[in-house]
Amino acid sequence: MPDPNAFAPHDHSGCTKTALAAAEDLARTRGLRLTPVRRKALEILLEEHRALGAYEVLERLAAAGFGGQPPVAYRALDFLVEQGLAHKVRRLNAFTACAHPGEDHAPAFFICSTCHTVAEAPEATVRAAMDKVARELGFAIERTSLEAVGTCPACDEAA
Amino acid sequence: MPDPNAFAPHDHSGCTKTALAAAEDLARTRGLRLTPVRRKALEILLEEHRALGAYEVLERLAAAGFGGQPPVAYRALDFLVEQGLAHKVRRLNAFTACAHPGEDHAPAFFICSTCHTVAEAPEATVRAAMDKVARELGFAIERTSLEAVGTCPACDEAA
DNA sequence: TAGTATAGGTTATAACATAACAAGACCGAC
DNA sequence: GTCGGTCTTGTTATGTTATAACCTATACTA
Repeated sequence: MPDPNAFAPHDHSGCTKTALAAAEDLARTRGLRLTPVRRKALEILLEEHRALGAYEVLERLAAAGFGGQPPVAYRALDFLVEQGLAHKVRRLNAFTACAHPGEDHAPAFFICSTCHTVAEAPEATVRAAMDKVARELGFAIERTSLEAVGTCPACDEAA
Repeated sequence: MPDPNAFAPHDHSGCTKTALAAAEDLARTRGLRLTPVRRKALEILLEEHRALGAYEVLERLAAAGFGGQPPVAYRALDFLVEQGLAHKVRRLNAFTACAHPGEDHAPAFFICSTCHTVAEAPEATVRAAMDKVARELGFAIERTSLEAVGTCPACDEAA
């Protein structure tokens, strides 16, 4: 099973393990410090396949004994995003753990407006299409946000 | 010249006139009220090809004699977005006038991080690529945000 | 072990957004 | 034309998201 996605049933503890292992790898190879807050923030994001607001993460960090002020959460989240271990979902002003850490990827997000699950799809085709338009405009892309809001298979069936 | 874009030199008063005309058309055909605040908000967005924050629009509305509280701006902007006369750029938490009003379009935005110009490209290909991925996931897309941050031709050349 | 860089904690505040209610404008039915 | 409903604007108040600035602590480096 090469590419589980958030909408399909899957062994979730596997997601978590893979992501944490990737984070530790990264820290080792890039000489970064995966400190307790940062690790805990990643674990919090990994608990569910949805995006959490910074203040939601903050609450849980505080409950785990870390500082309770906004910068605590924002700094940990910024670190994770910079290192590609998490992504910010602009549509939600919220953060989600990266589903394909380590890979060089331009992700696209599919957000279910009913159950709030967020699936990350590794997005070569969409990115290629963006690149093509960019070339026509003479625009040099640095980063993209590709997001869709809609209904996931489970919620669609339920309705 | 079929499709001017924000990055290329163009007759800007043309953009404005077209957009206002389209807005009036819409109001007529859909039986909507393009009230003074709404019209003024659109004019404000049309002044430049960049995205303005709601509070920036608010300031200018207030200066023009309208109410000075946030809901005044948000309501006018919401109206314009609902009617497809403006778009929200999620990456910037800001609003920009629609460059192709009336057309049924899934826009993509190209945001220059140097001069802050925002170009809107009518986006069939990118949307098609998103649809393909969505189909594979069993996901039904309702709305998309397709945005890229980078460098526009002019700023690229300057650097 | 002194010096520098990085990280975490705190206070305070900035920036973005909406809920809830009151007053006025518009519009169709009569 | 005027009554009643609906839509629009305005206001106060508050909620939510994000960052600036400063200080202490930790950790790595020479």
